[in-house]
Amino acid sequence: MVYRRTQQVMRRLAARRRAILAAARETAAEQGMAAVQIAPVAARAEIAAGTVYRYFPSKAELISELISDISREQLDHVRQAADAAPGPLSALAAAVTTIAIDALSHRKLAWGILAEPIDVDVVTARLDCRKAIVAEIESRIAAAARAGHLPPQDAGITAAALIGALHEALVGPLAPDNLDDPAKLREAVQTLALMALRGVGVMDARARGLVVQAVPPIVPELTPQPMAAPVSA
Amino acid sequence: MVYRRTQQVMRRLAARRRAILAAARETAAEQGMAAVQIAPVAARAEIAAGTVYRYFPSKAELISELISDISREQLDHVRQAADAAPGPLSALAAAVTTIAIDALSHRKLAWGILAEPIDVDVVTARLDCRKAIVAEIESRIAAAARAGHLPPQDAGITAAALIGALHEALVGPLAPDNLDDPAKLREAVQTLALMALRGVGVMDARARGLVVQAVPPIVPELTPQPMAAPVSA
DNA sequence: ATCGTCCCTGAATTGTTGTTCATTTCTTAA
DNA sequence: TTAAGAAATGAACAACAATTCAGGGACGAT
Repeated sequence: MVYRRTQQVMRRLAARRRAILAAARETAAEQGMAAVQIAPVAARAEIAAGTVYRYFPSKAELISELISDISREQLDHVRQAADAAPGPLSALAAAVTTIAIDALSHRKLAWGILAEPIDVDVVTARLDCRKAIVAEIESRIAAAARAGHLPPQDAGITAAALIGALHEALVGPLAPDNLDDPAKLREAVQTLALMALRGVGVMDARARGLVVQAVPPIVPELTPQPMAAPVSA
Repeated sequence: MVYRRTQQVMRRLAARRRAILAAARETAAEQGMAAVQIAPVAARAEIAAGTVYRYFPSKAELISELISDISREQLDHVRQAADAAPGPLSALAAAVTTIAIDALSHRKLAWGILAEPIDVDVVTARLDCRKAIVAEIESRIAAAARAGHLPPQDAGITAAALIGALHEALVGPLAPDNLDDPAKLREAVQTLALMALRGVGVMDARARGLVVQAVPPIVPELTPQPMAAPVSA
């Protein structure tokens, strides 16, 4: 054989793969999941449409991997915030506010990943994504309940409900229209976090304290990317 | 002119229109919104595909009308249940449990109307549907707050969150898998209703009482159609 | 009965996207 | 420099579903 993949080529191939995923992510963030089509993504990555198929077997695989990536990043973020909290209840509060702020920071992306009309072949990826975040919340609720900070409950159901509440109120089509204003935004996050904690059984006064503690005083890095940075080739 | 639409013809036309909507509804209930395509619906209504276009200008219009119909019925149902309650808080509890039970009674339909991947031209109808139900809950929350039964709050946000919680936990892809068992089902509804009431600020003990009162002791007519009966031609 | 009008039919058309593949362009080792 | 193999290209293809329309049938008035 007179040809072998050299290191440089492999690097270039890997970079191109990342570029495709990045192009897909940018497209989704700007125009929604429906706009993530092979031709536009390829154009954005500055390659031909056919080339995409040298890196991903199908569009569904591409989108699935995109969703998995974003989901993993979000989960890491939530875990990190929760683990840094002093106790189980604070951890739950931190997890809730982190989910809320992440969702608000990338509303279109979050909407695309969670709920936007999408190809049937990616439902699995989306489902895994939801399952993962619900499982995280569920374990936090269960931990707090074990510690005696919450009444006993079916954490699987309440965790799912909690996630649904956050998403519906923040990224759904009926979310308030004034998320640009940081003050309003902060208020919304607080309202929802308070509601979530009350919902799982935290007494009102204590919930208020936890929320005040958990929501960052300002939300500075909203315009940047708390959830994940699109990587450019 | 040698032809005029007689009464009988107009009745037949109207019946056929209803048959198309009914066929669409049945299809959606059985196989999801994605399966609501012109050809299958027409076949079910026992007419040719082209005939559908004599009654509806487009598939989007057909589905929009279907969603509006179902939404209106659901809203009526919820209003009725809430209005029959003795007070504002009971009304809220009744509204919540009614929504939950309706959703469970027609999970596939509810999922299709609320969240399933769907054509972009029907987002308006779906949005109106959500807005309507959220507005209803919002007004109930506001009424209860005005009466001093709930702490002051941004009812718009909490209402949206509440709806999201119910839907995510009951009709979403992560809903528990044992909805066949009426006991489990009842338990799930109670759990969620309790959580919802706590979330908007009802004290735990009182919330429990309201929930027990609001959830019908049995859920007998689940297999029939609490939400709306598909009309056959 | 029959004519004018409307209604129904369903095969063909249209439009949109994901996917393929023959060809071209690059890359490597001899 | 060159030949073998890999990667990239992008126009053509395929699949699917909404929509159209020319022709046939049904209906109402005369």
